[in-house]
Amino acid sequence: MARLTPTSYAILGLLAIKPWSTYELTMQMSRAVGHVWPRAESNLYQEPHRLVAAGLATAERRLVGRRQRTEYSITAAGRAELDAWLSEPAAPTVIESETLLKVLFGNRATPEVIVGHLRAFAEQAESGEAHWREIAHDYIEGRGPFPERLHVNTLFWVLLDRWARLRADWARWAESEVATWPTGDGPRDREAVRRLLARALEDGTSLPRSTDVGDGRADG
Amino acid sequence: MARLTPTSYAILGLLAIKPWSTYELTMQMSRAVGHVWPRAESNLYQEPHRLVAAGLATAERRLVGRRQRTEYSITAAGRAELDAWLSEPAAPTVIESETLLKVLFGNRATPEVIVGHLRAFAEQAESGEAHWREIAHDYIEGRGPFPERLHVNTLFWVLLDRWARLRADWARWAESEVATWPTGDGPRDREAVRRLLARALEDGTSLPRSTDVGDGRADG
DNA sequence: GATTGATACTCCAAGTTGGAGTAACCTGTC
DNA sequence: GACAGGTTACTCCAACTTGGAGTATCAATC
Repeated sequence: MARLTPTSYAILGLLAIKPWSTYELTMQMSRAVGHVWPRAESNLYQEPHRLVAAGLATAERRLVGRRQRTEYSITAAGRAELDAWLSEPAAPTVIESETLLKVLFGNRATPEVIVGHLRAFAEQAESGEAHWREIAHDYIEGRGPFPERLHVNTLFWVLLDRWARLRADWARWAESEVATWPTGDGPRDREAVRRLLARALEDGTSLPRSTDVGDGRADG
Repeated sequence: MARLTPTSYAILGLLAIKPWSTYELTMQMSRAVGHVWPRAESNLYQEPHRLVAAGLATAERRLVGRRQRTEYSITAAGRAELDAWLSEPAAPTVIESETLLKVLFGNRATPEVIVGHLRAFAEQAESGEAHWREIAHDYIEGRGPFPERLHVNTLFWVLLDRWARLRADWARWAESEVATWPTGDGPRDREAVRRLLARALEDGTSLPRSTDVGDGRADG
């Protein structure tokens, strides 16, 4: 019996809400949980098998016409396991971003290419934002499933909403920055970039103004 | 010859700056690149082998005393491959967060447990922020390696810095929210949470004020 | 001369991906 | 009543990745 992974607990957590078929579990994952614990569909289909093998869930097979449908339910042992995991320390939160990787090596690319990546990044963030808004709106109007989960979901949505906005705002700011870069291999104004960076790290709440706005300050 | 992964390009991008030993590559990854493309050390040791097999890098073995040290350099084919990759579309940016997973299922845990997770989350974000500040400070003062990379690094640091602040601020806000939750299984004021959520999604720049601050509004 | 930390790797079982493949059900349209 | 297109319900597998364990040597400090 293999040890449990966070993926196991993600599924177990969903099963603690109500029994689901594997297909429903994949849908639930793409609705919310998957935004902080993204896993491939094939993996989500395997996980309930492991939970059943470990005695943390049970499988009930039914027939819908000639097609089978397996519904998984959590067991008492499963709930105990989930609750124990909840109070253990969590692994660090990480980002995985091919876009940021390309920005980091973007000194080898043309400004147009970088701008293309930044726009796609912003669009992805905005469609994520729209996704939360839609789900959250149902709850605001008193609809939406599992109202007993509203308080924890709200904490979750607020973070993901702010993260989506941060990405969109940053991408727009970065685009305006890239626009100030000299084309080709011309020399850059490193002094201006340094000032920008200094301002960015002092300034707390919003993104720094672009290098080309205002006249910077008399650098001491 | 297996196909290249983003990890291959991350290493290739570093090799495009200068030749490194594998150990130095792992150090560079933990310094910056690894914050947006986190990979296990063992994987970082394997990747240069694949690059050499694909003709994208060369390995030069030297001896330091009796210990060998392999330094990898990018080839012309490697640079071409890297540049081609840079203009291809990037995969979506994702978050992986065990903490958020625990918050989502936190309705099963005690407020104390959740607060513990939120504090650890804030601390992790703050130490990340300190890390950027330290690196960026060198550049602001005109020190720091590879000054020709300053412009792309600045875009990168600004996003990671804002993300770190967002996490720390959110965690503090969330902690104050959790403090308003009734202990045990007492009934929750769902109306208040709904108002909070509505405000959170309207309000743009900062985190919403807590439910217990002010008296909410006369809900229409 | 011993300890500690940095440098320099290898190995492997098990978790995970992502795409391909299969098939039945359901709804609406012509 | 047939067909299309979308939804539900899975399996399979090669290749990628993890994370911990293991093995050394080098360099600086006490």
